[in-house]
Amino acid sequence: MESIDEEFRNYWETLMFFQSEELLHNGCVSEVISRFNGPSSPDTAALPVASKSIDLERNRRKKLNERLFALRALVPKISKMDKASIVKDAIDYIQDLREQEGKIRAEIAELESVILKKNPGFKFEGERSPPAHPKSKRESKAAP
Amino acid sequence: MESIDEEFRNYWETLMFFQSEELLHNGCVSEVISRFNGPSSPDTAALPVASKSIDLERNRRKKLNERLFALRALVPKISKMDKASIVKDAIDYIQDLREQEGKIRAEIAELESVILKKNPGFKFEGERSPPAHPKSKRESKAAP
DNA sequence: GAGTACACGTGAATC
DNA sequence: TGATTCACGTGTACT
Repeated sequence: MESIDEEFRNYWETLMFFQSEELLHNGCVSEVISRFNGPSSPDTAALPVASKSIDLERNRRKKLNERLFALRALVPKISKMDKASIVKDAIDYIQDLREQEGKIRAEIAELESVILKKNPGFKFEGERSPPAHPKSKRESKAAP
Repeated sequence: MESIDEEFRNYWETLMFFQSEELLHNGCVSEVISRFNGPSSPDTAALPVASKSIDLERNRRKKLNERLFALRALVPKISKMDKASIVKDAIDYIQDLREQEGKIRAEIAELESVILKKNPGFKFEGERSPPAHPKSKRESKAAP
């Protein structure tokens, strides 16, 4: 219960943080184009071709930040709100999780051996959890 | 053995990737300053004052990328080399790890109950692993 | 050749 | 103050 609460707190803290950083700059919409490009065709409604790339890039940045803050929300014990620190904390957290998993697994093996010693041929319930990486919910089109 | 190998492969893949992105632009050293600022003092060895901020910012970017690629090296099953995807994969991975931890813990409880049923008063070895977040190796100076 | 992802330098904001 | 972090728009490279 407690950890869930804390998680949520972290979530909103980060959200507010990033919002206050992002929306401060945007102010209003990006309809205002800084410069029109070339005297190409005055016929085609003065289409702002440059703003396409701008919005695209702006979107890329936004997405990365969202992901970053989502990551941040998952990690307890955050040192700073800094982007780099967020990633670093995530790294530390993953390492801790792994370490713990190893320990826990050893514990299980221990317990099982105890049981087996007392009851040879004991049948355990489910399959043991898979060894390396849990599950692959997405398929990777990884480059060759 | 296999997972370690794969981890390392991931590591170097990412390293090469980021290097080919970064060092391509830098080319040579940043000793070449794009513009000198003001005719301030021809006496003081033509010190490039503007390059200070530039190098600083460049460093910030580099640090974030290094962290990002370190994170990437930790995560198996990468979908894309994209920065945003790296973070997303890390998120998924953390969630999987947690999920697994829960399952494993339940398993332990199960095994223990089995043992205790057969041997009331059985004494287990070490302490059970801590409940929420493993350890706090760093102290947080978190902003108010 | 449009689409995608990136590094870059700069000005602003926060402490 | 100055240090630090950020978002921004632009140019470049790879597909």
